[in-house]
Amino acid sequence: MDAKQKFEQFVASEGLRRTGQRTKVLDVFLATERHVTVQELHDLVRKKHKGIGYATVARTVKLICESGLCRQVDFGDGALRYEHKYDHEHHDHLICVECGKFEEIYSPKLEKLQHELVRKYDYVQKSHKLDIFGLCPECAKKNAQKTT
Amino acid sequence: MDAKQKFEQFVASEGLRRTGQRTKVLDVFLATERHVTVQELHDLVRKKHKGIGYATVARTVKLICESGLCRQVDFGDGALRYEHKYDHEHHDHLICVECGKFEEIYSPKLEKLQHELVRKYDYVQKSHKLDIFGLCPECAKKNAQKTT
DNA sequence: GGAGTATTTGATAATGATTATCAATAGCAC
DNA sequence: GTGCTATTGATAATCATTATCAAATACTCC
Repeated sequence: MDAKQKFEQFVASEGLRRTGQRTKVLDVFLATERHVTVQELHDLVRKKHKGIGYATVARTVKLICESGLCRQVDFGDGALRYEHKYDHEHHDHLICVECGKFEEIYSPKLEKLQHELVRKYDYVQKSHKLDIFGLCPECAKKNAQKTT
Repeated sequence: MDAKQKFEQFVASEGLRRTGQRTKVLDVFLATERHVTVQELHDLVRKKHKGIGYATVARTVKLICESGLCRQVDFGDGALRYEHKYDHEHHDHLICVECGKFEEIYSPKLEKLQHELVRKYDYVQKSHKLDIFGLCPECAKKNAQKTT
């Protein structure tokens, strides 16, 4: 099913209303292949649609999360970021603590191990978040030179 | 080496000063086997030592992190939490999204896999954070009853 | 031990992100 | 179209973290 359809279905099933603002925010969000803050998304939305307010963007991106099309990520820089899941596999993040660059990583083995762990504790897994912090090759090189 | 010694050594090595406030905050923090916010830690500290301000607690807990004796955790509830590493192995978290309860989990296999992944991307690993969200056995049971 | 200097402290203000408020607007069911 | 209620947008409130700055204090050198 199409992402927009899925969202509209969710909105309907919750007894909420279909509005132009929600559609527009979703469109811009799906077209953005980045991990945006609400602030950034608001800026992007306003480039195309002047009148849409910050609060509406914030509320809508939360809704999109609830619909399952988006997830929050937190790189520890003080602002929540959002990434949509449309056309994306689940993945984790490898984040450079020096320059902020990151890689999206995925390992089936890792996923499997996690599920085993969760089962061991009798939990029912909903989601997870694995962030690995380190130095990217470039920054690692720079750091090595500095200490020389 | 003792945790307090390690901290004092760190403070000295950074050219910082050894103060009564830092020692007191560290003591209270090490005696707390919980994941505290700065607010909570400040409250705990004030029970024993009236005059210590919020800013000092916030600054000190950051210092403790830098010294390697503490790490930030973020359960997504809007406030950063801190847990000390004294007498604790590294571990990840399994967090119940219903009741907020959590387990500390650890798996050497998982750690090993991560290191392999990081190496694949030529990164130098500094730390990582794995949070798995789900339902604890109790909440899973309650939810199952609701749907019946 | 005492003076000089730079760090630290504590109260408070500033900042920044998120959430709440509320009158005006606009979907939706009839 | 009408009536009801959710939604919107501007703004204020909230909350955690960070910055500010004068006063207090730790450390160095004598």
